[in-house]
Amino acid sequence: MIRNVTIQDIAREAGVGKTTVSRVINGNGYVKEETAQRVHKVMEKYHYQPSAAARSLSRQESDMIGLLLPEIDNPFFSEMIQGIASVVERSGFTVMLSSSANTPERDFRILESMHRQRIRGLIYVPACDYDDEENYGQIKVALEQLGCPVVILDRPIARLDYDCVTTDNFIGAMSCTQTLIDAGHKRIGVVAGNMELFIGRERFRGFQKALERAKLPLKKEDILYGEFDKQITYERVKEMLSRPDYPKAFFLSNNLSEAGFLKAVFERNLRIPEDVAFVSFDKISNQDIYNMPFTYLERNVRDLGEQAAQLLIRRFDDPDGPVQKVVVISKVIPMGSERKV
Amino acid sequence: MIRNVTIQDIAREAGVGKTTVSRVINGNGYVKEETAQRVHKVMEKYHYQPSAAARSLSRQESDMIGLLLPEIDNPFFSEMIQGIASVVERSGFTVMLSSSANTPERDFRILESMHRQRIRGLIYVPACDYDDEENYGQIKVALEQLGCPVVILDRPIARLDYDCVTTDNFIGAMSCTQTLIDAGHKRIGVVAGNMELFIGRERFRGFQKALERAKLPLKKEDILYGEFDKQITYERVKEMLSRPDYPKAFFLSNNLSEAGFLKAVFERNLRIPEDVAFVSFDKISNQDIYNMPFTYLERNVRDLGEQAAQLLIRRFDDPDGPVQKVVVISKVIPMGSERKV
DNA sequence: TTGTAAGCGTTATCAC
DNA sequence: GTGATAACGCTTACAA
Repeated sequence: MIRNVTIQDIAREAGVGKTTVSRVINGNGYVKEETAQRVHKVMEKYHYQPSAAARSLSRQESDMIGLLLPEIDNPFFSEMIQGIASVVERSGFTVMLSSSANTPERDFRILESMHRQRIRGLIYVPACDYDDEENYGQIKVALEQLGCPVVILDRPIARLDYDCVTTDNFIGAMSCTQTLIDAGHKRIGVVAGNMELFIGRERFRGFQKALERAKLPLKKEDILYGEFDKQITYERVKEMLSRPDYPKAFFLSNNLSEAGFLKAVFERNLRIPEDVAFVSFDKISNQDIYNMPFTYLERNVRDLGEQAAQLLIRRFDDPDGPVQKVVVISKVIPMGSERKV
Repeated sequence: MIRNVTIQDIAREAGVGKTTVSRVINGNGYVKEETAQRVHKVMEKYHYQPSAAARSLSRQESDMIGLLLPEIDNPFFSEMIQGIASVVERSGFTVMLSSSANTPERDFRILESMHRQRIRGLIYVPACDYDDEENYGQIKVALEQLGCPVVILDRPIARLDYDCVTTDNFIGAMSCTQTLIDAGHKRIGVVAGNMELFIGRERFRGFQKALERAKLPLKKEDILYGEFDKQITYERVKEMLSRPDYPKAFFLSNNLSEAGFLKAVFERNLRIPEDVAFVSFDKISNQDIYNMPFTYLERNVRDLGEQAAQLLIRRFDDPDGPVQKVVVISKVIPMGSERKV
C-alpha cells in the first residue's frame, strides 16, 4: 500500500513538465512525437493511471453515471442493467449502481451519496411515485440538487419533467386482458400489482378497461393484490384456489406475480390452460425451459435500458434541448396459456 | 447546472472558517455547540454535500469499493451482490460494480478503471483462472497496482495470496454425485462446466472421484461439456437425448447447466425422475414454483457475498494480518430428482 | 512545442 | 474553539 504514482513522478522521470504529460494523457495540445513516446514509456513502466478524483476536481465534472434501481435481484432489472452498462461503458463512463430495495428513504440516501460523487448523470427507476405534495417536493429538490441530467426509467413520476423511457402500461395490460377475452373467457380474475405505484394502477386500469369494453363483469372477490411480490402473490392465490369457486382465467401484473401465481397453481396440480388460464405482463426467468404455454406481454427490456442510457448521454451534449419521452412498444406473445378449453 | 455549493460558501454564510465547517461535517475536533448548530442550518439550507472527489484527494483514500464480477444477469451473482451491497453500504462505502462478461480483457480494462478511481478495496470474481505464466503475471501486477486490499470470491486464482471466500467445489460435486449413487444409479452422466476454469475442473474431478470410489465406470460419451452456459448445455443435452442409449442420471455442474438440461429434457417430455434423474450444483431461479423434485447442492450465496465484504472491511483496519481463506459449507438438498425408479 | 502557476474542494497542521 | 495555510493530483490559461 505505497503512495500512488502521480503525474509529477511521470514528468520527472520523463524529464518533462506535468503539463506535457497531461497533454499526452489526454491527447490534446501539441507535443513532439518523440517526447510523447518517452512519456508513454514511463507511464507504462509505472502502470500509471491518472486519479479520477483529481481529474474530476480539476475539470469540475466526473465520469460517473448513477444508476438507481428499486430491485437488483429481479431479473427484469438485471436485464435492464445489461443494456445500460453496455452503452454507458462503451462511452467511457463509469457506473455507480445502487438499489433502493423499493424504499423511498433509501432513494434519498442514495441520491445524496450520488450527489457527493458529483455524478455526471442519473438513470433512475424510482422506489415509489412521490405523488403526494410532501414527497413530490422532496424528490424534486433531491434531483435538482444533483445538478445533472436525469433520465427516469420505467416508472414515471408525474409532474417531473425529465427525459423518460417507459412502456404504456395501460395499453399493455389491456392487450393482455383482451387476449384472454378473445380466447373466450367470461370471468377473468387479476393479480393486481402494487397499487401505490402508478404502473400498478395503470395496469389495473388497463385490465378493467378491457373487461368494460367487452361488457364483462368484474367481481370484487376476483381481484387479488399481489403487490408485485412473489411470496405475497403466492399466498393470496393459494387462498383463492382453495375457494369453492374462482375465475378460470387471470391477468398477472408482472413477472413476480406470475412466479407466485404459478407456484400456487402447480402446488394444487392444476393444469394450464385446462384448469386455469393466464396472461402475464412480463415473463418469469427460465420460462422457456418448461415446455409449458406461458403467454406474456413482451417488451425489450434490454432495449429499455439502452434507450435510457443513450438519452442520457445525448443530453450531455445538448443540455437544453426539448425533453424526450420515449415509449417502447410491447406485444403479447401467445403461447397457449390464454386458451379456454 | 449551476456550480455546486462548496465548503467555502457554507463557511462564508455561517460566518466561520472552512476548517470549522469541516469539523462539523466530520464530527471531529472541538466546535462550540452553538456554532455547530448554525453551520448545520446553513448546510441544510443549501442541501450541501461535500465533494467525494475533493475529499478523497485530500484524505488520500476513497470510499469506493470495487466489485468485479464475470456475469451480472446470472441470478447466482445477483444474490451475491445483495449480500455484498448490504454489508458495504452499511459501513458507509460506495460500490462501483462492473461485469467482465467472462472476458479476461474486460477484467483488465475494468481493473484499470478501478485503479483510476483509487478504490479502497476490491471484491473480485475473476473471469478466468489466469493460470498460464503470462496471464498470471499480468493479473498479479494489475491487482498489485491497485494498492488496496483484495478479496477473491468464488473462483480462486492459484498462487495469488489474497483473502478468499470459496466453496469446496470438489467436495460439493462429490456429494451431488454420491447422492445419485446412493439412489442406486449405476450409469451416471455429467454436464461438465467450463473446463478452463478451476471450479469447472474441480467439480468434474469430484464427480469422477465419486464414481471411482463406487467403482462405477464412466463412458466417454456420457460426458457433456456445457461450458456453464444454458444454451450450449441445451443443445448438447438435446443431442444426447436423441441417441438410442444414454444415462438415466446426471450430475449438472451449475445453475445454468441445470436450466439448459431441463429445457432439453422437458422438450422431449421426459419425466423427472422416472425417465431421467439428476442432481445439480446450485439451483435455477424459481425452482420452487414448479412443484417438481429438483435436487441441488445448496450453498448460502448471499452469505458468500457478505463474508467477502466483511473480510474486506476488516482488512482495512488490519492490512497486515494473516491471509484469510473462508470456505463456506454446502449440502445437498434431496428433493426427489435423484431417485431411481 | 513546452513549462509555470493558479485553481478545483476538501482535510490536516499549525498557530492563535 | 477557531481560522489561516499548505497540501492532495490533476487541468488549463498564459508565457515563453
